[in-house]
Amino acid sequence: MANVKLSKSEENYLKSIFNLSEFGNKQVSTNSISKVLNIEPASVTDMIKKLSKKNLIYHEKYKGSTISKSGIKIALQIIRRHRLWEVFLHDKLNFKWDEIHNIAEELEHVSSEELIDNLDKFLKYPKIDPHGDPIPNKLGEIDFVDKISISDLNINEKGIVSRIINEDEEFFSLLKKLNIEIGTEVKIIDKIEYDQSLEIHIDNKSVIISKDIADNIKITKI
Amino acid sequence: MANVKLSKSEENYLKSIFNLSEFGNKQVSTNSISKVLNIEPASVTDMIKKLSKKNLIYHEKYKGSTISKSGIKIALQIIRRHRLWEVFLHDKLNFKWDEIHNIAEELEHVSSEELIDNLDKFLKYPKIDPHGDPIPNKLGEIDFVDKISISDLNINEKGIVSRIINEDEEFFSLLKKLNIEIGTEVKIIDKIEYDQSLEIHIDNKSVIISKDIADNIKITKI
DNA sequence: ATCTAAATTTAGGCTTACCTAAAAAATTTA
DNA sequence: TAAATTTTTTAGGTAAGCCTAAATTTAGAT
Repeated sequence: MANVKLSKSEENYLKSIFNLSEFGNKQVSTNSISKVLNIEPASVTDMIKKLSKKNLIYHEKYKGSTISKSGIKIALQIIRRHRLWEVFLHDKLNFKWDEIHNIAEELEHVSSEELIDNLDKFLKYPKIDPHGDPIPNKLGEIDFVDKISISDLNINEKGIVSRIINEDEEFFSLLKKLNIEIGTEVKIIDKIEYDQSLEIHIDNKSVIISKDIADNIKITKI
Repeated sequence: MANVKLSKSEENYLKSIFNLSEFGNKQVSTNSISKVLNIEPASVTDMIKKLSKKNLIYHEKYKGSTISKSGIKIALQIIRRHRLWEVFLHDKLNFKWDEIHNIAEELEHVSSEELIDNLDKFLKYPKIDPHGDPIPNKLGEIDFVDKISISDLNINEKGIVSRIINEDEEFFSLLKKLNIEIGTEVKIIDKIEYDQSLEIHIDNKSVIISKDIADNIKITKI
């Protein structure tokens, strides 16, 4: 199985399928891919056929797609590139942590293994990116630092924000408005039964965030 | 005239047309574009129409293309990106000077003005790239360091190699074989009337190079 | 269990950026 | 200057990656 060069589109699909699959453990629906990539389901079906033919995913008609071993391997390399570029943009070029995602989204498709290895070395082999996400090494090995979310804390417990899952522009501006970033200390004041939203303290100011928001913010308990 | 985002192909055509035009002063033939880009003339005609419609070049049927003011402006920005990435690859990631061209060829199409400006700052605003080519600044201003070529030297004169014009892989390996790089001292031993090839000394060893090769190696006279 | 709604696929179309073959224009040569 | 050659353009075609509309399959509600 020669390591065929993938197009930018193919790489983006593969990355999304991998992310939706929870490390290859779950079948991924055509609709969910359509949603994260903002591409019509019919087009997704086209690409699924293409990736299946290359044995990067397995597809069962009308059921969903599963990413293959070789698909996972490639996806991890794309994620590695993305996160290394994010470290570069943040640490070396002084971009803010909420400005780096879109640029890294382009840089990750520049395909030179030597480039990435040299970049890795230049950055001193970082383990996590500026959003707190772990960076796979050259072999695709990755630290599973899947921390607990804000919503897993009980009332009066505290945590330090360590990782932001959702990388959408809107989510970043929301966090900015809430004064939340990596390293911010949060304390749970109340859990609202009705919709499971949470009242939390940030800088001693009280705000209420939805369960969905809380789920997207991983923390280290303190 | 809004600054419309160009595709990778459009950028490559524009850059080539600019390079062939000698800073916008010469009309460029369809065939010459075809040759440097390795794309059939018929396809070049297609793209010429596209770029003309965007007023980046002017085209006179069966005569040739001239790059416009706004075309030059964009071409200089693409060249700026290319050369800044080359400096980064060479100075920071420790790539050899003959390995950087192809990677920079991809990186130059990542379109973020802020990225390039921050990269420029990170690299301390370099004036030349590792091949000795001048780097346009943010405004497109560029030092005209168009030095003389080896072939302009007379017998017994010496020079320091300052700039390599041809950036093809083969040309680099030829230079490697000849032990020529930026900074190498060369001395003219003889000029051969027959085909204007030159006998030169490098590290006190004598070699004969064709006029074409000599023209592609710029030097500073010493 | 059937009927409906949602998810998925198929069919047919479009644009970009390329191609080949053939026609047209310009240039060179005799 | 007319014929031959070269250059350029036109015409028609292809693959990738998207689209919409319609058909098909699956899942959910009653």
